[in-house]
Amino acid sequence: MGMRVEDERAGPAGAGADRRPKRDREATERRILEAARDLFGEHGYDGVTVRMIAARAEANVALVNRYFGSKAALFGEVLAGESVIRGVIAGDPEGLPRRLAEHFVRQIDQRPVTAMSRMLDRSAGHPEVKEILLRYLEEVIVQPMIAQLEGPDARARALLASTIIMGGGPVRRLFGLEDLRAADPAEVTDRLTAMFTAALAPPVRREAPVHREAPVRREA
Amino acid sequence: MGMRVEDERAGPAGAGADRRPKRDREATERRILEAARDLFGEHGYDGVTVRMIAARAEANVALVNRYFGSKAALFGEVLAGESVIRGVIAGDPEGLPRRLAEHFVRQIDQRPVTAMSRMLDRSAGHPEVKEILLRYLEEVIVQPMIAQLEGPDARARALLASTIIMGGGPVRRLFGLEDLRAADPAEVTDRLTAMFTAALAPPVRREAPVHREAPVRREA
DNA sequence: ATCCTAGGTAGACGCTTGTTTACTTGCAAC
DNA sequence: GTTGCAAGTAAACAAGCGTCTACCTAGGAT
Repeated sequence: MGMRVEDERAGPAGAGADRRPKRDREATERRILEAARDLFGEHGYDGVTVRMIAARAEANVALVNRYFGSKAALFGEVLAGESVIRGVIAGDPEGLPRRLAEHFVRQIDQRPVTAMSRMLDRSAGHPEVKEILLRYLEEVIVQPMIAQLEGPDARARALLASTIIMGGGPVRRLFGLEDLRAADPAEVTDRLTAMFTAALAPPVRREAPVHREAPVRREA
Repeated sequence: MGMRVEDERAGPAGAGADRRPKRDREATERRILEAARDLFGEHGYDGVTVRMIAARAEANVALVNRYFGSKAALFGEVLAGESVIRGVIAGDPEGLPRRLAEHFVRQIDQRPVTAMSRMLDRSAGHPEVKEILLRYLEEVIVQPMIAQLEGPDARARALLASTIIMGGGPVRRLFGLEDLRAADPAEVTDRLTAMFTAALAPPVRREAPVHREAPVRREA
């Protein structure tokens, strides 16, 4: 709703060099894209209508399709702009589980969750959208992860870690953030680090039928 | 499709005691409920129309609303009947992580995944449905888990484990099952056990700033 | 002052959704 | 056989969807 941050068309005493016209296609496209990012992030693909996007962007409904071709294409455009987790995965492989955990906790702490995390689950209705989504996840999450993993079954391990990442959205949306916020953040980060480590770490050489039950913690 | 298992109306040599009439409300209700279970499980709430349900149940569209009141109410009815994971959570607390892991892997191995897991994510559109879903998850998954947990932040720990459970649906649906099936099932089960353990186990007493990085495995 | 182009608009298109209403029909009791 | 009632049907309802076409209009170039 009102008072957009980027609403900075040159004031009455504008410098004149790059003053913005009243009818500014570029600005309108940007407003639509931002509205789409926010709404898709909050409600997923099916939960958002082009009319909602247009209303939020204070633009006409027809412009959504005119500028971006279709709702699905706009969704793909939004997805392409979301790349927070890229930087999280990149870095030294040893610290990857902890970086993922901290990213997870960071999303708990800030109210307006990054659009991506909520976008993942409720958006696989139409096969066209599913394809867009799959390609994105493959490029941005799974493949970069695999690149950091040594040992066999790298892809399966990356998918297990993705399970944690993608499960966060539904849990947050359904159960709210309060319960997770109530717990000690350092505790939660440690737990998540252990969870990601368990998913990603190279396998042990299982020479003997070693007892691997509950490797993290003993009973209280 | 065709050849339903329960299609056992008494044959021509029926015992006569409980022979089924051609017009059998009970049987029709059951067919609708089963069709709804299958379809909701496959496509989520928004991905299913009452016409799809009626077609699959070989019943009239109006009967869905007549017998169950509304699509949302039917969804709740389906949810109430799904209780596979109930038995998985119940049992001795120590084995809980492994039971959850084995349940997870079992779902990978069998093609027709239990309806629940695929139902969770794409079904939180309408607030009414969200409420139904939340109540179910609370009663069937979170609360039974908390009942088994000792120590502080039991709810946060249960939510972390739920994250893994709920993340499985989107991952399977988007990436397919092949990659996870390709890996050694025992390996995957061990990993998942460790993941669930990390989420659920009681916290360590952190007297000193102990170095808890990567507690599961050392480098290869 | 006029023209022209691109930005923006209103409204309708065809379709699908969940739901309801009026109707027909099978079947058992009398 | 006739009647009554519940099971089942067909069709329409209003609302919402994504998309598209025809139409205005602001504002720089001429």
